[in-house]
Amino acid sequence: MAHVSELPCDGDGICMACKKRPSPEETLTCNTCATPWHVNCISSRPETLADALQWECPDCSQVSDLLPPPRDGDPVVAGGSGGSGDLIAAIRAIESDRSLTDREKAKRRQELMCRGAGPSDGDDDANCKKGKETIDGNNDVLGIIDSSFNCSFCMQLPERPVTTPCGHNFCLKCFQKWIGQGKRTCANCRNPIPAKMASQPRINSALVIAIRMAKMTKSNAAGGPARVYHFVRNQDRPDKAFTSERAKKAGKANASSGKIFVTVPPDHLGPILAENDPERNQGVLVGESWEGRLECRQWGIHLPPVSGIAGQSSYGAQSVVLSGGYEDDEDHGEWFLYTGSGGRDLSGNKRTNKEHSFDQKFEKVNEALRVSCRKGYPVRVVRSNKEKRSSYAPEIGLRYDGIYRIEKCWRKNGIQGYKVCRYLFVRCDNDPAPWTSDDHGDRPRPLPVIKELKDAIDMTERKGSPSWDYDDEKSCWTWKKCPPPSRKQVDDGDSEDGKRTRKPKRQAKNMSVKKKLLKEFSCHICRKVMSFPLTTPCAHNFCKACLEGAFAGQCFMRQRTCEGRRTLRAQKSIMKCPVCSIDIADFLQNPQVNRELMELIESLQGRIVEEENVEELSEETDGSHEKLDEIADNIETCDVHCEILEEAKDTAQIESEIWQADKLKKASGGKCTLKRGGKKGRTSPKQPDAANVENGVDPLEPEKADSKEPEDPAIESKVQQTCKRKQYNHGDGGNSSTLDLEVKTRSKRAKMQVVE
DNA sequence: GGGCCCGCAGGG
DNA sequence: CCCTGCGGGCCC
Repeated sequence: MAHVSELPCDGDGICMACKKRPSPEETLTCNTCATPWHVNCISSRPETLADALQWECPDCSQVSDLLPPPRDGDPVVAGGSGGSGDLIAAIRAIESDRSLTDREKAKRRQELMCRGAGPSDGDDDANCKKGKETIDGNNDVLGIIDSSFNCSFCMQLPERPVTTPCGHNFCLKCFQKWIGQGKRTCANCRNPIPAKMASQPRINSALVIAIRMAKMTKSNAAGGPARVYHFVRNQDRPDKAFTSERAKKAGKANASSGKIFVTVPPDHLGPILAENDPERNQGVLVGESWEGRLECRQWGIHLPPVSGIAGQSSYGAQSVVLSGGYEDDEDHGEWFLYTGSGGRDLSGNKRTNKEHSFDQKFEKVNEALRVSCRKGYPVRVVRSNKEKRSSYAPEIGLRYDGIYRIEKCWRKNGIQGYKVCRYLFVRCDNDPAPWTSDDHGDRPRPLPVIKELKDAIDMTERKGSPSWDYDDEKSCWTWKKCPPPSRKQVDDGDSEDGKRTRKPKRQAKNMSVKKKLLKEFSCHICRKVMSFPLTTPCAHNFCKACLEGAFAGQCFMRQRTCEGRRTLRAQKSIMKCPVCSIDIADFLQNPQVNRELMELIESLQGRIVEEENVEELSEETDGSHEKLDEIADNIETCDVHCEILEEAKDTAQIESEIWQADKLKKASGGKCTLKRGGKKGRTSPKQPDAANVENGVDPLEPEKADSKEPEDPAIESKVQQTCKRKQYNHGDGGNSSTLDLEVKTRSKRAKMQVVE
């Protein structure tokens, strides 16, 4: 990703990086996209003249870097979502090949799109397209795509394109109309259309992206880098799901989840933004796809490994997956009808069951969806390839399709005769859907006409304005009302007994200061800056407490018997690296803190604090407590901030204030802050929570202790002291850190005893 | 391809 | 602590 920040020359030949106009000798032209680049401003320069002639710009090389190599046994289908970037690059390559005539180019492109998808009518087809191409004859990619890939019915660029096995493209609607007329041959070449294609046409996502790319290339005539990587699969994940000792089956059938990469709490509503993505700093983008549910979970988009709905009945729903699990579902892309969960007999150790045997009710996750409907909360939507009836489902894996809102919900008699909960989801995302070639996101649209509403019972419609709505001034979808305060911590890493800590925590309001530290020195378990770092033989880093906690004690897990009762059985400790699953049992016998790493982290933290301190004080003439408090917040872990706030009586009000303050701060470019009302300190100091300490998340525990002081002057002086002292270096015998270490050890022992 | 099985995660 | 669940491997 080193190339992301590199920029080419603009349409006037000015380098967008250094703003100078490079001479022809200093200009390097990309072999794929023909974009000029200033040779002095690129990081990887070709060494020889031959290299220079074959040189690929960062944008083009990134496309191929980011895309996964084709897997063995994968059919090469034009619609395969995996190869879309390759396709674009290939189209560009054909386009830039000056040795080819227009007709030869057309033929190659056609071959490219039909590759592996059945017999092609080759020359006939080229002949058929030839007329159009000579007319357009222009050299931009849009021109090429326009002439080669038009829908044969409407003669326009196909909207929601579907591609027949004979390699012809049509709009989904045109194709469905044709099929609806009873036709079973290609409207273009009269080759037969397979029954499966006729009944279940799938949108050719590769072509969608190619068209959108082409449009971007055209609109970016100035040479700006195209945002290809927006639509690629997230493939360079450093961490994977792992099979525990307990699981009998290999693979992901009964696997444990790998780490969560994003820093949002599990009940986070709405999109996952760049600020919560320390791995890549880009957020989770519409169109990203994953192999399975566990990978999807790791990017925070949809957490439950089996359930299709993530939500809490007293809070709202975070996300849903369309997997075709309920036959009443109806998918129209920008809107769909979703069926609630339940109504099925899961006795006998089943996880799913196609047959309904009782009515669904608005309870549990069904109620969570209804809450989101009433409030107008954003719901993340994932489509799975398991949904066989929808044209909008991906060919493989799962794909994040963006934010939807539930406009109405009701109950109806389902296909199987039992009542089911129904939800009308309508898309409202700032990015275009993966099937549209639009270059903009959704605009508010009228609700579709739903036939089944006439028989609906228990109808719920939103009263009042939605929390997530379109802002006309900013021309985007955004929170128009304060989102509900999260009731969970950002990362509830496992505590020692393998059970999850339930202490409600909230996300830090400002992660930016710690971003670099987090990126470089975060623990793979708690995902926070490491305290007492351990480096495993496989070179992965963890907080000492986190790693030891992950392996301590025995865990008794319940298992369902065939009769539906539970039995208890012991879980062996898992002695594998949580990141790479290499056996680290020996290392765990006597793990040693990585001193060098610890000192590095500490010095970096100290520097950040000092810089921040100077900067903030110079900006703020009165040097108010709020400022110092904020500095402390920034260097503390999220937990502390949450605890302080939770002490306050009116959490909702504080949430609202923080939200407004953040908004204000953002709007004013970080210069302006809103003073928080209510109590900031704890009224009565509490003992640190054992599980919390065990999580070992906090290299800055002295600050944590300090910040619990009730009086503001105390906070001020102590924070200042803290900033200068870097007292958490327990090597220098600082009292506070010694104390913390003792507390840690003590509570750890206590915990171990409890477990035993 | 259908059915069985079952570890995991999380709601309540 | 019990219950639920739009997964996924494997056997037939």
